[in-house]
Amino acid sequence: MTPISAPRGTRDVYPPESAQWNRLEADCREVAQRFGYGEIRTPMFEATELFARGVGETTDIVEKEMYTFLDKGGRSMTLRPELTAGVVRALLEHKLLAQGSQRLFYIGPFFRYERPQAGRYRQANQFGVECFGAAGAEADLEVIQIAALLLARYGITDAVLNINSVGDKVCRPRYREALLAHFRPHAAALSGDSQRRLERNPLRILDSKDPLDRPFVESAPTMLDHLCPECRAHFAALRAYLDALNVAYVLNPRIVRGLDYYTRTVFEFVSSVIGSQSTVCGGGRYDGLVEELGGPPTPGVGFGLGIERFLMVVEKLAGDGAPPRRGFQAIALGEAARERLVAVAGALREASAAPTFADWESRKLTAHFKTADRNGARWAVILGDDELAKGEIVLRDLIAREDRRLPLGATAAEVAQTLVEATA
RNA sequence: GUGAUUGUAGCUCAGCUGGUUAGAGCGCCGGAUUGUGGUUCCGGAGGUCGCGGGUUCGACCCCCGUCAGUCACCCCA
Repeated sequence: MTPISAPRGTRDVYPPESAQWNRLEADCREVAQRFGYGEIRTPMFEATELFARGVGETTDIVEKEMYTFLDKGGRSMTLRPELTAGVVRALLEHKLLAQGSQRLFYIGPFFRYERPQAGRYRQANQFGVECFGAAGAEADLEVIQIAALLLARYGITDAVLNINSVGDKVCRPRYREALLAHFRPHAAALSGDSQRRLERNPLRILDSKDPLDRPFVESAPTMLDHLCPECRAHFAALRAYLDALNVAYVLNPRIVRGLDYYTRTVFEFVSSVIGSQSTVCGGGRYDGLVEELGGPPTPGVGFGLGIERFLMVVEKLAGDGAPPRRGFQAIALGEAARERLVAVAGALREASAAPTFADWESRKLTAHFKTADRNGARWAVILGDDELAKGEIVLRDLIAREDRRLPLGATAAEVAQTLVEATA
């Protein structure tokens, strides 16, 4: 019988890698709360209609990447392909916007049916923030700074912030017309992909990598030249704020995000070290989204940061420094000692936050030390017949390579207390 | 979804134009050191050669299919 393997495009995370995940998730929460953001958890699946309306009917995500199924009641459900739509749905369902602006963050998986490659999975995880009810560029700055802080904390200096403005309801349609006017005369010369994009979403032609398109893309009008006065002012304000905070960025008039709901500011943090799936964090402003989903007109801005990609960058950049040694390795030599030490180890685990490792198999001392090294233990707690006879327990400093003999107290709790104090 | 490429021990890989018991390094277990570790030396365990068919006297090697990884496109986190 062939063993069952994880579905295509999914992966398992287990020690020691899972420790990196724990750390990153803790840091995401810590940074988000510095900005006054609270966590929101929404369902992993939602009514299909939510994504069709929220993300956009003609986006690739909705057209071909969703995990959609009928539940037993015949309702069409979809594994969430992104998290923003669900957050907005929850906001409206619980009328949270009636209480004023909302600052929320989330961490969790999302699902897209795509051909996997490095940095692209069918189930991936995202940390994201959403700020609702703040129309000004201050909010754009705020969410960008959250991402920037997180990248800086991990020494990811290689990721560069790209920003652009895609305009709003009034100037984007006009720009679209200008683009059509520019590309249409050359339609026959464009790449096959771009010919298709021409009528559906001409903005997409801008980030085509096909050399056939290059000359026409380079001479194309840019969105920035077509912004209405309000959008222009908003973008200028954001740039001034970024400068004031010393956040480095490059103006990239060709970034076009794949979701329909973006307005005005769009941005991406792009790393050069993880291959072609290079966007570590992407986001922007979505002033029309809440209304689109049946809520009151409400501005919003946020981003999603790919946990897997972030960790890939960290690994590429950092390499692996040995983590500091911590905790105890309990080593029993002989049956009587083991019985006594099992209780001591239990008490140690109640008394100390540091880990207590133990291998209760009968092995030679040498083998136990090798295990201690592998576990990264800081101290070895050794109990054998000799110690038992003398009423002592050995505490070995695994860095200094020195033994200390401590009195073996009457109760396990007492021994644990002695050990904790001796290693404080 | 398109194109290319890879799949041999827990990990990284070798295996000559198909030839008989499939190898190495690292890791793991044990011993040298009958109670003192990260080095060294010695020994051992561990493999449906991704899976399924086919060709052949004979297949890890050739052919077909399938699954999975990787790279690029598409797209995006």
